[in-house]
Amino acid sequence: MPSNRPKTGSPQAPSLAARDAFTESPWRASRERLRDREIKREAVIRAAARAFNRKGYHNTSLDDIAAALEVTKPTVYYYVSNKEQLLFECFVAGIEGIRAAFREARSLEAPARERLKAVLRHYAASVASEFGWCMVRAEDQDLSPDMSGHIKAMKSEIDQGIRRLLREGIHDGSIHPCDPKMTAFALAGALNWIAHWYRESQGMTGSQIADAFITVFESGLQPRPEIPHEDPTCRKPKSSSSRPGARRSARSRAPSRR
Amino acid sequence: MPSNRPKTGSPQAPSLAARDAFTESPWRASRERLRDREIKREAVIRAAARAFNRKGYHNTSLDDIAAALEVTKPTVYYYVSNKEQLLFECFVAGIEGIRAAFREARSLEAPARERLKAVLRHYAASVASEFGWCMVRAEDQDLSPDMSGHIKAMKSEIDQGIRRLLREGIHDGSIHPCDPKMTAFALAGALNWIAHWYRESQGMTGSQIADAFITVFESGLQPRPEIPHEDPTCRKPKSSSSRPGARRSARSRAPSRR
DNA sequence: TAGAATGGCTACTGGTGAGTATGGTCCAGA
DNA sequence: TCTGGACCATACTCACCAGTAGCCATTCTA
Repeated sequence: MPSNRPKTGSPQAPSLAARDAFTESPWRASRERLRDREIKREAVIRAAARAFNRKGYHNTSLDDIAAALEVTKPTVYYYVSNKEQLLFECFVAGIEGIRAAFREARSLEAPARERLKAVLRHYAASVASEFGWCMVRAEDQDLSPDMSGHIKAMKSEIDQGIRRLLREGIHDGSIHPCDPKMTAFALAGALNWIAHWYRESQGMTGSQIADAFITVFESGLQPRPEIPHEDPTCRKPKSSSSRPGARRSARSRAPSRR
Repeated sequence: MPSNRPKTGSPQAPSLAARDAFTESPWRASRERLRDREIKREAVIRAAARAFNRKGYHNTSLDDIAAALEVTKPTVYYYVSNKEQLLFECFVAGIEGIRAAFREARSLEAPARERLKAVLRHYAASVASEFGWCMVRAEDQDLSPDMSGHIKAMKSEIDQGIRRLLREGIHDGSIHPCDPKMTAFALAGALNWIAHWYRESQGMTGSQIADAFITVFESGLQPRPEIPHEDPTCRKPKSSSSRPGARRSARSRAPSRR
């Protein structure tokens, strides 16, 4: 039903997640002529994402979303067919970033662990984005079986992608042998959970969090014997903004128990 | 506002999580005389937990819960002051298992990593319990500021407990040096996420999942030298980037909790 | 300038569900 | 047998909110 209308902008959905910080309501400007239906539609979806993020899906009414955009509810319905679709679109906007990460990683010439790390970095950034909440916390029960099915399929695609990278890494020797299924669950869980605690204010960006998590997941809790030499090939840029607790000089390293 | 009601049973919450598999509605038996208010109250809470787990908080009406118990809504209100309190009690029932795990671990004579593992095992079991959903997915926005505050405090207590174990482990050499905060986030995230995918039917118990996760977290993704094949790829940079806050003796501030 | 799109608003409907008023029943103790 | 209290049901109220009907305003097009 939608999108049978003269597109002035790009015909492709212009990566809602990518475009950033268009926080102003375009209706104001619209008074001065800026009628781009697609832009407005995106603004609706982004406003919904923010509201869901702040108050939860069920505690957000379409009146709230409309008010945030300084319009009325029927206007929102002019761009979107119902509330459920709104949630769905937010979800898709969020997950699209992750899917793109996989496509990108696929073209990378590097050991699987490096490709996995690249994916995880994008993953964390997506979860920390304004669509993170919707992507992670949208409940099956709030969606029609149809849309719920779509979402499950996309989630499964991501899951399988991680497992595949793990298997490849085990195979090419860049990843310690492990159970790909459970490892993927652990990785995805840790990353998804970011949506529960992350608030932009706190100063860490999504990829900084990702780097911290990657460190955790790479070295593991069990003490490692000293590492002989450094291999500069996989040194990350490491923005000098020192993360809290990058590394502590561990003294009195008792050789691993057990 | 809540809990201004004649308590006939024990005043303390009697570990709802512990008692198990009392799936039958006690009202039937009540026909034959079994008026134990506390038991019925627990049944209400457990029924709520199951319903929330299956349909989500907002998609569950008190009529649903009442129907599951074969009573009517006012009966539910006889035992519980409102829907929010129900959610809160479910949460508490879930988290109580984890708090108990910490108490237990504290008395253990073992390196911190072992104590941490013991906690994580209980943690996973709790998240996989019927109260897992409530514990993990209860949204702040669905609760009054008062109850939300309580919940945050309890969550923070768990978080701090994990961090402390990590610090102790780093100090006693049983845990590889890491950033306790981010590591705790990663651990908790992976475990909490269990509530999103776990279904009892799938054959794994909570502690089996925990063991699988522990393996993942212990060894890490990076190949370990002990492993047959030589690690051909990148080692982690391990730049000795000095943090501003240098090192703080983990022991100096003794665990002076409570 | 007329008429068609297009975009938006006011003012509604209908359903749902939290919470309650009220009253009946059963039981224990006097 | 009476009385009070514990327990539970019927049958409501009330508020909120998703979604819609229908009308008005502005802009585009011929």
